[in-house]
Amino acid sequence: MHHSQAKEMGARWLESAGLRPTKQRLAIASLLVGDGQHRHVTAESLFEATQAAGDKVSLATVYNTLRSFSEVGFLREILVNGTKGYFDTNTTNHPHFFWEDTGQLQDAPEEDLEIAALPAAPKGAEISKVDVVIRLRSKG
Amino acid sequence: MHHSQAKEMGARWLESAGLRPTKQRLAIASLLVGDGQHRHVTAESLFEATQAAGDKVSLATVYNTLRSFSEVGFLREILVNGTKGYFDTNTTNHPHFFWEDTGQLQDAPEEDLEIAALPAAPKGAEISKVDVVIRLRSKG
DNA sequence: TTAAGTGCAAATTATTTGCAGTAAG
DNA sequence: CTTACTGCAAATAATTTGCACTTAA
Repeated sequence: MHHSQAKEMGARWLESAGLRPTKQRLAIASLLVGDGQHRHVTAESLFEATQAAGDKVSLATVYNTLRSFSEVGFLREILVNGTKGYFDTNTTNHPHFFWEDTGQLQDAPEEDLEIAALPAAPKGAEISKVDVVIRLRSKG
Repeated sequence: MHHSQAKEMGARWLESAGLRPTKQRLAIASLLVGDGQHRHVTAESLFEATQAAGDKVSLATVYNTLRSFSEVGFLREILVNGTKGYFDTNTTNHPHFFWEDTGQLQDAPEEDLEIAALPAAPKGAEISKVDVVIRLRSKG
């Protein structure tokens, strides 16, 4: 079900989201979900990946694309540190590990998190999402 | 137990943390915990508060002070949006509501959150803290 | 052929830093 | 006296934006 994203994620997928399947977007999309794996990227890391792949995409377009993809629900922004924006190809509510020293972000095993009770949204509001970030520091 | 902070939070408290009790820090400390209430502030909102109170504190010093206070464990930084840093006078692990439209941050009732199971830290690491942010969007 | 997308460079926003002056121990 | 702190202004970092050019429909 999530694997299908990798296949859908071509011209067709982009069109269905109202986005033109440009060369740049297709290149980025393939880097993000080309192999069906989930990824955590920053604008900078993704930009470097495009360069390593030999794709010509400007940093500005990487930023624009990350934003567009997030707006149409293809990516989810994770807020772990005030300075850099991280984006996750897994858009479901799931916990993250964040290594405070290296700045690395990774999924935490979702099945090990059990929220037995959650504060209800105040009236007039609804929950848009719940972020659980487990911050780690190296031991020893 | 938390109320006592307000009283402690004077020259004595600052000294015990290795910080000189300067006029600026005392002014900021009193704005933060002067009445024993917990607060969520940004550098900007705190700076405005000092001005409203008639205290002469520069914005740079507000930033420096927020950082020092966080380092000695008097404040806790909460990461809710990529652009602005929020600081909480309540330094315990507790959930937050974040209003996506207004950017307001507030405590969620801690007793309504029950984490029955939490992913264990990978080996070589230990959990420094767990952030739970419940993002809200206005309904209607 | 026209509306959307790209890319550069300049602008913005939040924050940090260098350093000369000021104040606390 | 000596070292930490303050405040300005300049520097930095991440991201956004204006606008001329290009590309997809």
